[in-house]
Order: sequence, then C-alpha cells, then structure tokens
Amino acid sequence: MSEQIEQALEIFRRFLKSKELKITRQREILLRRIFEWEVHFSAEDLEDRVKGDGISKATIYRTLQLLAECGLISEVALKDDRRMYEHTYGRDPHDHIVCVDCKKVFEFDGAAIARVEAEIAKRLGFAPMGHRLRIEANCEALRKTGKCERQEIRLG
Amino acid sequence: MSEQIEQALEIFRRFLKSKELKITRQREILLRRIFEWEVHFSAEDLEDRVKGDGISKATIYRTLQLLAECGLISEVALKDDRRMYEHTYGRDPHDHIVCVDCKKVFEFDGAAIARVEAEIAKRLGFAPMGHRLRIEANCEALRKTGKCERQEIRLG
DNA sequence: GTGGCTGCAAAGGATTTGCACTAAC
DNA sequence: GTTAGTGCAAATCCTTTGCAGCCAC
Repeated sequence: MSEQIEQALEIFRRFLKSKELKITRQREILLRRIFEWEVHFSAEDLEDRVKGDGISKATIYRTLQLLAECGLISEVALKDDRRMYEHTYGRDPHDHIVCVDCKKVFEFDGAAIARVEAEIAKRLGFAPMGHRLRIEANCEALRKTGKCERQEIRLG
Repeated sequence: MSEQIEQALEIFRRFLKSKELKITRQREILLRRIFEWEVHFSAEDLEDRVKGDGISKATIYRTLQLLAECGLISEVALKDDRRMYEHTYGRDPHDHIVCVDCKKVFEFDGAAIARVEAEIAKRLGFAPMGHRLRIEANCEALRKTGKCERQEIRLG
C-alpha cells in the first residue's frame, strides 16, 4: 500500500517536471493524504485531512486540478452540490451506485458501461474519452436482508 | 405537438392540485415555453425564453424543481457548471454523449444502460431509481467524414 | 536569482432564501 | 378571506482568482 503511494508520487513528480512545475511540500503531502485515506473525497474532506499541515484551501483546489490532469485521481459524479474525487491509480475501472436515502456508495465493475461507451462512440465516429455515471437506487431492501456481496463505501 | 403541451399541462395541474399548490400564470407559461423549445436547457436559457413575460429568476428555479418532482422534466448531466434539464414527457428513455471540444450533444437509446442499472441494483438488492450518465468523446472524426446517423442537438 | 507557488482575502457565479405584497381558490 | 406564490434583493456556498511574499531549483 505505501508502495503504491511512492509509485503515485513518482508519477506525480515526473508529471510536474514534464510541465516545468515544482515539487512542493504541499503537493507531496496532499498526494499522500489522498492515497492514505478513503477512496472518495471532496475538497473539503481533503482540507480536513491536512488540518495542521498548514495548507490553504486555494492550494488544495489547485492541486486537485493537477492530480486530475495527471490521471492519478478522477472526478466522480457522487454528489450534485460539490465535486467529488477518487484516486484511480492502481484501481480497476468501475462505476458507482448511490442510495438516495442513506447516501452509501457501492462500486461495480465498469466493463459493461465501457462497452456501451465504445459502441456508441464507434457508431457515431467519435473517439471515446470516458464517461461519468451515477446510478441511483434505494437500498432499503438491502438493509432488510443484509445480503450484500460488495464493499460499502460511506460518504463523509 | 401542441397536443403534447396540453397533456403535460394537464399532468402538471393534477400534480399541483394533489399537493394543494396553485396553478399560476407563471407556472403555466414556464411549462409551455419548456415544451415549445429545444429539448435541453438551463435555468438561464429558460429565463431568456420568458423575457417579457415578467417572471423572476426565483420563480424559474422554484418551478423547475416542481416540474422535475412531477416527472415532466429531468436533470441531465450535460454540464458541470450549471444544471441542465430536458423535457422527458412523451420521449423514449435515452442517454447522452457530448463532444468535449465542440460541445455538441447526441442522444442514444437508453436500453443498454437501463439493463446495467437493473442488473446491478438486483445484485445488490437495491430498488433502482434511475441514473445520470454523460459519455464524453471527441467528434473530430465525425466532422471529417460527415457521416452521422443521429440527430444533433447543440447546447446554447 | 528567477519563476513558479502559496496563503489570504476578495471575487465569481449558480442557486436558494427571507420577506412584504399579490394572486389563486 | 385564507393560503400559497411571486419578485426583489440579499444571502449561500463551492470554487476561482489577484496579489504580495516565499520557496524550489
């Protein structure tokens, strides 16, 4: 796991260098905190995670953009009132289903959606560039039966 | 077409009555303008469409919420910086693919995605409640060949 | 030393809200 | 007449930006 952080850091360093940007204390700390913690987070969540490290909100927003551009994190469509991110480095493609009541988030294999994306793009002659999907559902039934085969990830 | 508007209006009236809300001049005009115009729109687009009808921005936002709650319109994930809507009454289920460069929006049949939604929900024991999807792509290839089998809908 | 980076505070921009007046029923 | 709706302006809230001083290189 910590090995994964070092790899991500190395990728980030190379990315920054390639764009003649600087490797700063703040950028390293932010990357580490992102990969150390839960998968899904907002700028505010991240701000909480670096409390005490003396990193401003502005730097957080600016660094999130860099990390997304670099491909280490991605924006995910989990909420409507703020941007949510997840770290994607070293993870398989997947999509999200969210309970509209309790806000729990589950992930599922992204192959089926990727197939649709590829086919639609092909039919239109487009070059596919990814997608943003949120399936909404109500998990009451799940709470009753307690049968769940998948990892639950609770939003903050 | 105008028949469809009258039907939608009738549904809206029933909805309002069932919640003991009032049928106002503003609400009728907004519904008509929405169904008379293009499929995709933002609150600001709608504001432009009712210029001269003396309807405030606040009323527009409040009415959009009612129409969405009532099911006559739906939010669509076409842009990140503002809410986009489309009127769904009388239309087949579909999803959207957007060119990241020219912002053109194309619609495609929603059956495949609906199948994935149903299957994932079933596997988790959730009650499926819909989804929000935006496929992103680059249509440069399309522009070169000029071969497009589908209706183009340009965002404002 | 240079040029990018940071922190701070202010600005931006879509959406929501409080309130007094108006209109539907 | 009663109750909800509207318009206006102010407030919210997330995110971005301008700028002076700071740090990586």
